[in-house]
Amino acid sequence: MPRVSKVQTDKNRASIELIAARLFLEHGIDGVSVAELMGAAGLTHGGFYGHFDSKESLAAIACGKAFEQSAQRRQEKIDHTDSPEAALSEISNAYLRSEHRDNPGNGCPVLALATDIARTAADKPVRAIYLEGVKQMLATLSSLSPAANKKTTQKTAQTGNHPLEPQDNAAQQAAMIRMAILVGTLTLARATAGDPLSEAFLAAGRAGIDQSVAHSTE
Amino acid sequence: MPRVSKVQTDKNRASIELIAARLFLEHGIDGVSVAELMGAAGLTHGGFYGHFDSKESLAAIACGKAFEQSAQRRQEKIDHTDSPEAALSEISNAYLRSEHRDNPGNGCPVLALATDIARTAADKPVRAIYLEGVKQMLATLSSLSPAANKKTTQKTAQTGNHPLEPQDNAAQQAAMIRMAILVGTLTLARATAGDPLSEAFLAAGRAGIDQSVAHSTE
DNA sequence: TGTACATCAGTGAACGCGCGTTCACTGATGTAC
DNA sequence: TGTACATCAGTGAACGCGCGTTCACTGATGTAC
Repeated sequence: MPRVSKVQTDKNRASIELIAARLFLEHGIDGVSVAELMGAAGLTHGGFYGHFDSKESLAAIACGKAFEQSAQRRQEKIDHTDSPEAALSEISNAYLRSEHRDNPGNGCPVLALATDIARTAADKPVRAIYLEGVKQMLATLSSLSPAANKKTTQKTAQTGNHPLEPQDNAAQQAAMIRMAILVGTLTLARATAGDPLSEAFLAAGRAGIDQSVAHSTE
Repeated sequence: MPRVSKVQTDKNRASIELIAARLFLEHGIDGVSVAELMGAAGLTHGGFYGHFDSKESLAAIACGKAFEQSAQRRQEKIDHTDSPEAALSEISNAYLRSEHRDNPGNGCPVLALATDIARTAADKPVRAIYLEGVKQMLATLSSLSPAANKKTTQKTAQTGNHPLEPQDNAAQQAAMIRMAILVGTLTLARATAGDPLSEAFLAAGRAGIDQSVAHSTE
């Protein structure tokens, strides 16, 4: 049953990318073979190279897809809430939940791919895409920082001479600390899953975010 | 030049374990082959199975070795300082340094192996050893918690009826938040290494630990 | 202490296996008339 | 609109390679006398 319609071909390609994004987050890029990937998409391995130059090339594309989905989920939470504080709280609570811990495939790519990326050569395309994803998540957390909201409002009224004002630095630093708590907590919760410690890490992480917000607004 | 003295045999075995600990932290367990490992120890791959049952078996042993070394480094910092606060500060600052970021092989195994362990089946021996390592690091951070120091002193005078008093929970939670900041920050710093963001994460992480300590002592 | 021999740590070729990738082939799709 | 044919998405066997593991072999070590 070879030669498939143009529409089906595009669907197949999109399906491979989506499945790759999920499987790469779950098992790491090296943890998934091309044959597994294609099998999960209902195809055989030989057709892979009609769609992609190499597995490495797909890795970069799938990584980008994972970041897109992740950013979209964050944006939905921002849209569904009526204040930056509520959005930050919803994003953090969803992040530090056992559902997220147990479903890396539909979870945060910043976390799931971090160690793999750290072990990847600096010139690989996937690294640049990953870095962009980190910056995007950081920008979102930064924009939701209580400290930032108080001050960037008045800043937009100023003439924007410097690209990075001190208050932006403060907001960015607060966002970085929160991002570290999110990533660190879920990393530890995943690595200790099955032990009571895992739930305790999630609870502590949520408390840590709350403390961080309290620290910003006091 | 086969058959080597008993003393040399033991040295070789210890050398393989030490080199495995370093290489597994650097490249992950699946990222190092038995041949590479043995080559780095100045031996050929065939001799491996005279020392170990399997690569998986060595992984558990080497993981334990890595945790031993890590705990020892922490203990040295505690011994060299004259207060729990100073020890916590020294441990955190050493953790969130670019030297640690750039040398995973001699660094924290909790962080370096976290994602690999999360992807490992629950019944593998290496998981239990990892969990023990996490608990040990957490216990140390807990014992250095400013909140804990104030209160456990008076607790030792009490009759220890409950194994976990509320103040212990508070100290443990504070330690978990700090551990998440340490692990999360360095994870992000490693994954963004080469970009200015990486140093910014390290600086933010140090600030986050300081804030966390301030929050405990206020 | 010196000699004869058994032991066994390390060697390197070989194993089966799964990997990423290639390629001749197939037959439905899409196009030219 | 209907027919003839070129295109090309997907198939599955095959490739070279490196992996973890095995094993017959070697020769210095360690032991028994």
